[in-house]
Parts: sequence; C-alpha cells; structure tokens
Amino acid sequence: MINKEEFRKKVILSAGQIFSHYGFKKTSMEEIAKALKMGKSSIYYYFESKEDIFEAVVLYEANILRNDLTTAIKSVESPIDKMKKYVFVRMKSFEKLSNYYNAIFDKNLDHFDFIETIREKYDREELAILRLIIYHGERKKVFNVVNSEYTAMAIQTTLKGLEVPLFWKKKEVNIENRLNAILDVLFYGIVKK
Amino acid sequence: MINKEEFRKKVILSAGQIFSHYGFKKTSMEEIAKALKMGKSSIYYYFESKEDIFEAVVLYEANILRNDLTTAIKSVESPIDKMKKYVFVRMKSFEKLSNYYNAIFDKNLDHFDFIETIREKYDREELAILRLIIYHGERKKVFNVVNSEYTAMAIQTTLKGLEVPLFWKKKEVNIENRLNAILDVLFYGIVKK
DNA sequence: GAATTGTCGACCAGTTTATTCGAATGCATT
DNA sequence: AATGCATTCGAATAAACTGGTCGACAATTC
Repeated sequence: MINKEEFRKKVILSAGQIFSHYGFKKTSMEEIAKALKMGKSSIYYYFESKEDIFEAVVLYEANILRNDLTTAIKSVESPIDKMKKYVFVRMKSFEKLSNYYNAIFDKNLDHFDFIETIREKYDREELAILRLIIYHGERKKVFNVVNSEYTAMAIQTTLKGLEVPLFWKKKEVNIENRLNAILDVLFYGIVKK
Repeated sequence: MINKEEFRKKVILSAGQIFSHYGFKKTSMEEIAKALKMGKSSIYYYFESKEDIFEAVVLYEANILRNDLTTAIKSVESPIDKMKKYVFVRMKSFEKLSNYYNAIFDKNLDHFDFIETIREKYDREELAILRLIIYHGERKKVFNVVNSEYTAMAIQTTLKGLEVPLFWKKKEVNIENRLNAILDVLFYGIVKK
C-alpha cells in the first residue's frame, strides 16, 4: 500500500482492537494477520515482533489519552466534580485497552473509587504495578513481556513516580498542577513527548 | 465444599465469565482453575473435560434465556414493538456469551436488524451456523468443538429448524405462536426441557 | 484406623506459536 | 526484456503451552 508508515497505522488500529479484547498473550500473530487479510509472515516486514506491535499500540493509545487529558485540563473552569467527570469520560477511551474495564464498571465504581478500593488491599509496589496495568492496559503486558527492556523501564519509572500523590479526591489542592504531575508520572518514559 | 452439585455451579458461573470473554479455545483450564483458586487437576474431579464444562455453561445460560423469553411471551400485552424491546433486553443477558456482542452494539443495531443485515450476506447454511453462534454464544464452540457429537447434533437440529421463520419483523402474524416456534427451534436439543 | 472423598504436583504427548528464510510476485526504471 | 527493488507468502522449526492422566498425599467420614 501507498506508504509504509500508513500501513503500520493500519496494523496498529486493527491489532489494537484484538489486543484490547484478548490481551497480549491470547492474541496470536495469525489472528492479527487474518484481520488484515495478509499472510502472517508479511507483518514482519513492517514490525520486528509481536511485542513491537503491542508497543506501538500502547504508544498510540497513550498518546491519544495524553492529548485528551491535556485538553481536559485546559478546559476546566473550576469545580472539582465537573473536572473529575470530564477526565473520567476521557479515561474510557483508554480503558478499552484494559482488562480491568469490567471490574470497574460491573461494580459501578468510578475510576477513582476503584483505585481507592484496591489501594487498601495492596502495598505500594503492588499498587504501582496495578496502576501500570490500569493505565497502560494489558495485565498481560506486565506478566508476559516483563523481560523486555522497555517494559521493565516503564515499571521502574512508575515505581519511582509513586511519590507523586495520585489521589486528590477529597483534598483541596491545585488540581491543574497535580494532574500535570500525574500525567508526567503516568507517561514518563512511555510516551515520547 | 458442602455439595458436589453446588460446586459444579460455582465452576459454571466462574468459567462462564471467562468463556464469555475469551471464547472456548482461548480459555485454558489453568485459567479456570486459577479463578477458582484450585489446582488444575482438581477440576477433573467434577467435570470430565473442558468441553464438559463449556457444555454445562451453555446449558445453564440457555436455560436462563429460555425462562426469560417464556416469561416475556406471557407478559406481552399486544404491540409488536413493545415485545421486541422486551425480548431484546432479555437477549442481552445471554449475549454476554457471544463474541458478536460488540458487532451488534457498536453498530447500534438491534438484534433483529443485525440478523437481517447478515442474512443478506450469507446463504442458509451459513446463516444457520451464525444463528447458532449468536444465540448459543461462542463462535469458538462451532469451529473448535465441532467434532463433539453434542455440538454436531445441535447444528443439525438448527439447520432443520431453518424452515421455521425467524424474521417476522415486518409481517403481521400471531406473534406468540411464532416466538414459541422459534424457541423450540433454538433450543431443541440444546436445553433439556 | 480404615475407607472414602477430595486435592494437588509432576508429567506427557500432541498442538500451537512466534519467528525465520528463501522463493515468488509485482513493479518501476533502465 | 532485463535489471533491481519492494512486498508477500508458504513452509519449516524450535520453544512454549495445553488438556488430560496418575499416583501420592490430605482431610473427612464411618
């Protein structure tokens, strides 16, 4: 097709859907290929590996979310709740990547209630990983691709970032600054700025 | 635990969730076991095979749907649309088994529009299989467990049943009779009456 | 304390999987 | 038409995974 980069995007969109539903491990190259109406081996002309595709998908989705959130911050007028709602809605677009989607919505918790709930049950390290899972989708990524340099770095970064307060819900603070801090923590090292 | 039959139900409920999300093939015994906090091999004390579990799940879900639909028929007062709506809502409870869930709702089609859409694209045999897929969930069941006697029979029965009109949408008929006929076709041989 | 009921880890044979590679196909330029 | 380059694919493979078995152990019941 016309353009190599354009074709990569096609793959990202198509594979992203499959990944988001089945997770990294359960998604096979053959499945991705079939969705693209291609031979399995042809994909390797555009991507180095399955991980490579997944990485591209996560990057793509994370970038969208980052932009959405940034826009959200700018468009906030004042009340916390309004903003929370806005951010929450935007979150959904990213959560489609997440297997925790159901856990969140089945229980009718919003994103923040959900995080606060699990927060009580896990210690810091586990929570950090959970956050990574929730925001960067794909529990499977953590468990199956953990040996990749890239992911290992992302986890490390997230662990460090734990110092930045994530939970502002009931506190009065400068929200804009805080959200920006969170964005930095969440996406530092994940999304090229 | 207390009761062998009770434990089977626990498995059905738990495994059902996993099956409904990942399909038959992509769901592993280990996953089912982990969800039950058991060793993989222990499950074989209660079920003969993976197929056996899946069959139990489908039976369980189909029975619920059958009951719901039967109730729906009885509670219908008159207008077609009201009934369609009611049945449609009930359908959802079963559709969670179906991988076509997204196809239906992403496109904002209702169940009947959806079926009519695909009807134009497929011949009778394919349509029959599609129906089986849609109503009994699990595309994977058809493609991967097709060698099981049980499923083969179900497909045969469904093929035969094609003579009973499924699409009454724009026609004036005795709805109650027709729905009953459909129920018989759909579940004959699948759900023990 | 023996018999039954339930659980599990280790293991196996068969299958699936990601990835490679060389050959085939198009497709433009000379 | 011959050359070179860009794409696609089928076949092959080594590694990982899978459903299912089996015998040993633990718990419960008699």
